[in-house]
Amino acid sequence: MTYSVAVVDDHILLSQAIGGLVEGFEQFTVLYTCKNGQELLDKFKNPKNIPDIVLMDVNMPILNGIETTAHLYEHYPQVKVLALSIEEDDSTILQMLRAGAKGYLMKDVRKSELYNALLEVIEKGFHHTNTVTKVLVDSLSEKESPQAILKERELEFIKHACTEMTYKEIADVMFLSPKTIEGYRNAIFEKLNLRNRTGLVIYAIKNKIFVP
Amino acid sequence: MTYSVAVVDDHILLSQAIGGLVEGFEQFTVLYTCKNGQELLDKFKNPKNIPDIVLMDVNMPILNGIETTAHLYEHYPQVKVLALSIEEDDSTILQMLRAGAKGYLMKDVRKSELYNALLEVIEKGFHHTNTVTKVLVDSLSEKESPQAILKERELEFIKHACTEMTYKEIADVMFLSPKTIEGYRNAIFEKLNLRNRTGLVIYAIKNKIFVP
DNA sequence: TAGTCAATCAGGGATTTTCCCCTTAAGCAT
DNA sequence: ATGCTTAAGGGGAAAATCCCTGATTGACTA
Repeated sequence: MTYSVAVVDDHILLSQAIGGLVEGFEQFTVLYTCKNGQELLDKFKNPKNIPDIVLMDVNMPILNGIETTAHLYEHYPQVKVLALSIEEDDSTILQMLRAGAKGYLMKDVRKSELYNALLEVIEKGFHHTNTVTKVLVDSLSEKESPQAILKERELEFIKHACTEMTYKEIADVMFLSPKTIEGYRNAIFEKLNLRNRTGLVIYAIKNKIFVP
Repeated sequence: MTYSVAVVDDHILLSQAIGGLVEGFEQFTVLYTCKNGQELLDKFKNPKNIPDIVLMDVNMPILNGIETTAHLYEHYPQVKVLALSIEEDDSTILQMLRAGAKGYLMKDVRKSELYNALLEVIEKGFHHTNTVTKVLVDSLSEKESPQAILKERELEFIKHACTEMTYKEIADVMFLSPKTIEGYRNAIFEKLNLRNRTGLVIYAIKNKIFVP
């Protein structure tokens, strides 16, 4: 019995190279490779193109790994998604797992670990490295994910705060009084334990609220 | 005649996968793969380990692609470095080329393009994609690369400015008067055309002066 | 159905930090 | 000497920060 694998990565060379590795594994065969989530979903329209496992990158244009995984989890629950990314920050990993990924591999694993992961996902239904397990454990004790405590309007303000605009200018573009903006800022500083706007900018970038 | 290739990438899976691709090319064979520049230089101590071409990632821990390439260019000029990276910002590409890389491939190229690039580097001594050529042309007309106009102490200040410290606190840790810090800040604002500290933080992150 | 409660928006006033001029002094090189 | 760089400062305006108060609204609740 051989299992089919689809590789999704916007870096064509990498998807081809990884596909090559997978072809080298006896029980696995590469069905096709795609450049992004949208392309993958398009392929799925033909039932012949539904693989057993999807090896999915996280950062992709158009439809990223998290959104794509969530969509697959809902509409094709039999397809097992194994994330494969250079991103190793906790929130990304958690987001992928929440979206329904059966495992998360950093791109610095060895070929043999990829093989094990594929096998385990088929046999046990999941594969979690030590790093991932740690993230999962941490997520239990830790406070709710940072983004969750911020409201929509606050997030909008934060994005503006990551520009050269003064608070007064931000107030203008958000159609609010500068004093209300101050209110947002104070609430955010309090919640996130920040001292000043610089801290807010760094926080926003670290947590991908604002992408420079 | 076959040519030997060394693959340097901190993501083991990728270096193995890319190595697999290269092994598939008739005229080329993989001598070994390394996790970073330091490891590569250690290998070079044995003359048997000096390849014809090095496929080099840019972002690596310990000794990065730019430093490593510069070192090879000085000490082993016969070795041809072909950069292979996901980074596609102009300054990174320029830095690699200045360090002596014979070409710069984005990781989203096709397998066949990698093959062409390897062949061309052997035959013509270089391989430049359209993107890279454009960067080179732009670099002629454009002002000197942003980093170049900033002095060592200014860069140090910028890194501190990307924290929650006030300018007074930065002055303390840099053993300078707050007024001197102001002088730095004004000079930088002038040079980089910035309005305020937030702009500076964003600039620093975009240009990798400060990594969040 | 009025009353409490929480969330949102806004303001007054004080203090600190940032920003922007413009000047000076020491060290160093041509 | 004359310029150049680096470090430092004075003074003032603008922005950001901090603390405290009030008005409006919608929602639940006794």
